[in-house]
Amino acid sequence: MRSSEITKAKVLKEATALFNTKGYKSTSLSDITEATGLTKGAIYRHFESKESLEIEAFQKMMQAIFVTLNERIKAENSTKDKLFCVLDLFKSYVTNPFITGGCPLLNVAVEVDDTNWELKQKAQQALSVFRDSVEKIIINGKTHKQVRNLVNEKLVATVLISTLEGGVMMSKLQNSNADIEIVVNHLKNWIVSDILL
Amino acid sequence: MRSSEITKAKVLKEATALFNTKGYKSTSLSDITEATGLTKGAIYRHFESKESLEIEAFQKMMQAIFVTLNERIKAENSTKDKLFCVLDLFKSYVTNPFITGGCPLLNVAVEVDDTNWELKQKAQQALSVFRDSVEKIIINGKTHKQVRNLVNEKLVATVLISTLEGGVMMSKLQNSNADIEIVVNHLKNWIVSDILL
DNA sequence: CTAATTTGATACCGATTGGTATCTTAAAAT
DNA sequence: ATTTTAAGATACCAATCGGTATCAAATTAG
Repeated sequence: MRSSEITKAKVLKEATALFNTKGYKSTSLSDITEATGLTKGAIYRHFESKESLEIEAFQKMMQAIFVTLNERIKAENSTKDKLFCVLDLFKSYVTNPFITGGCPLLNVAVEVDDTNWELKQKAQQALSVFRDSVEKIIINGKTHKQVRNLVNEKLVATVLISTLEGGVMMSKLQNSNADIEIVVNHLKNWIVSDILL
Repeated sequence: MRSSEITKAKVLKEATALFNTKGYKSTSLSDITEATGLTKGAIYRHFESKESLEIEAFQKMMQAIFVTLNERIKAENSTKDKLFCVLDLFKSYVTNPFITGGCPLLNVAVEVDDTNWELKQKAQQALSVFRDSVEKIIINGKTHKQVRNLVNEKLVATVLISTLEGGVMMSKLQNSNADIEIVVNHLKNWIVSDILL
């Protein structure tokens, strides 16, 4: 790793944490220089604007999540365990925050408006990718006779994601695991009794 | 209504719309002076700081929602219709935005961190009030033999709220009613088949 | 109708915002 | 080892931030 890549990675790492906790607009460049020990000159050598840093940071977080999630999904063989992976990932946003500040997708989706066009687009894409991967689990489950044929994969993905995101929001607001755990438990029961064969 | 109250109400109205669409931190005082046609001097005559304006604006929105919701709940007599009121309220965040920018509770819950202590506290209270009113519907439903005795009202409230909030977030991100409608539909089916007697 | 009070506009404040031009220094390439 | 290239620090920029002191006009009270 070249020394310039080290500093870029450091900026990205600290900016990521700040954006996901304080918010993107609310994080200033001096917050980032303070956290990294670098100067603005150093940061603008690697990122052409704050906006592009925001986008790179968000993309980095989402990619890390998708890579981890895909690994875990692949490691399981039953539809049930694959779906439970997704639920446990969301639980870990609160209980074991491998990323500080909750779900990056939720945070960006709520913060962004139509003036942040590019970031909003990236968030839309991330939601799409996420939704597709859940749907894929259901579809594969059908072909392997583990999921009821009547089950609508689009509905399942939408309900799962919305419930989990809402659960993260509630738990983060209350500084407590209670809500996300209730929600995950309920979804597990739902999957077992209404989705799986 | 005294003339000073008119201007205060105007500030609150415009600030409310801006906060709920652009975000609280991202809305500047000049955004508000521009929207109201007033000056900073006029605004600071009625609000001691931007922070207190933020809090008053949030409180105003939440109170308006709770008043409307309680009216609608009271107007229905069955548990089913009372619960459906809640669902339809969330659907209207997207389909018929009586308040621009989605759910104020979701927006504040996600934007706020531990540095906005007072606003966060207000959001926590609002969530509590909201949760209680859903639980109350369930409990009343039990005493009127309309809800199964085994039903856990805390679980129902948590799952309902989290799913709806997540649905609002998804629909807002996608600029489409699709997700919130899927979610509301699913919750209605769930209520009918698993909650009600 | 007049006097007291309140309201809102003007003009300012220091601090901070994102961003850049410049220059020294450190790392790569030859 | 020397040259070339790239990285990062410094010092600056205009614009904007939230906030305030002051004063004239408008409203209210008597």
